[in-house]
Amino acid sequence: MARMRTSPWRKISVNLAELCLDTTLRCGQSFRWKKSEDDVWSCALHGRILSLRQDATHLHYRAKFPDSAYEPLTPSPEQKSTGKAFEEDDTEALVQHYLNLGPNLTDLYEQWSTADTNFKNKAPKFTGVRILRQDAWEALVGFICSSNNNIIRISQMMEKLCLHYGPFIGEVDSRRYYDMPAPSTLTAPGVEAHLRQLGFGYRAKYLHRTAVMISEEQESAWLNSLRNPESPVMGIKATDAGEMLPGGREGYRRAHEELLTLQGVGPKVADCICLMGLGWGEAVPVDTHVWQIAQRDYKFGRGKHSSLTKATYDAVGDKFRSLWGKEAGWAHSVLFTADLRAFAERLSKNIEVKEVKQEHTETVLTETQVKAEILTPVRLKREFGEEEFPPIAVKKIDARQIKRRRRT
DNA sequence: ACGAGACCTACAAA
DNA sequence: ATTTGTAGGTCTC
Repeated sequence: MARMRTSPWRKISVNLAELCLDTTLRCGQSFRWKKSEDDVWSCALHGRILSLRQDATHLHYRAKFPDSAYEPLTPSPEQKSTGKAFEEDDTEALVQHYLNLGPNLTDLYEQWSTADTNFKNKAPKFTGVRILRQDAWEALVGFICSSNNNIIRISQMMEKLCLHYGPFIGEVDSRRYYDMPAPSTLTAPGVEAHLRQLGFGYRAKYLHRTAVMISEEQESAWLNSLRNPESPVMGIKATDAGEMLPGGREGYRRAHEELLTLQGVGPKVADCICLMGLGWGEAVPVDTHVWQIAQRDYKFGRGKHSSLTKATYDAVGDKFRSLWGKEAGWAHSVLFTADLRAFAERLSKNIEVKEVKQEHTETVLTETQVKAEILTPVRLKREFGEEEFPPIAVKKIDARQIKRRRRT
């Protein structure tokens, strides 16, 4: 067992409106964070295991480094006297950078609420949802895996990928942490078959082919050239990204277009990478959830935009950019999170659940019918263990369904 | 342009 | 105990 060096817990003053770790790390933008019983989130990042914990007033963080990360260097006398080794120096910077703590989220929520009553109604139960600044390559891999998939399995796939191809970083709470493998690690001919064997399905080919393409362009240099220059990687100075247009800034549009050349990357995945991996705040990924939201709350789904074609996809993005502005993708993420099954409990609190008979007619659902369908007890039921069943919903559920649950 | 199918798999629900 | 539906889409006709 390699010797590791663990830094003491340190803290940054952050309130829950600026960052809600529990929501942000579970809402499907990152797939590698693991939570332990004591509400500590951990992930292998930048050659260390970064651990995060939050209370009402502070974000607490610490890093655990493998031996090899510091052994070749000698701590300075000052570092020795303060007990602060050199490698911790950039951990706060890493936390600030990764969690994207720069923008004032409280102000942004205020701005979006003023512009949009629907946002104003939905957002209060989903405060502190912040877009992370993930590594572009990690975002690319994660979102290629996301197609026709769910968050649980995407996370399992990322875990397997790191376990089999990534570097071992260390152990925390008897869990082993592996970092993301570099693109060149996935370029060997046998990788596709192996990934299939590991359960990646048809995405195995996409990952292999994408890894080859990225690798040919000097690892991730090409990918990082597509970044928003106002949101550079650590250590690079920010420069202006140009003026905002209805379809997004020039650089965003170019990044999106270029990403489409990769296998397994369509418009939605490209937008996820733009938003979460490349720092383009105006990118609005339109997936099934967002399409439902656009139909239910923003009058899409009829006439010209009755189905989610390429033209409709762009129109939805344009609509949200005109409504929410330059950080439309951030606002989109709040509503997206509100729509996730994993967070359904927050919606059920003050909601009257109505019985709805599911009629499968050809007619388009009215707005009220669509709403009611989403709040049907059958759908809510999946979200809760029996003990935390919302009283209102449980009253409406057929007793037979509960019996059946117990048997298995 | 637009619409239909096929595509891997794990996991819950019936 | 099996079968079916589904989950933050993309590619190919």
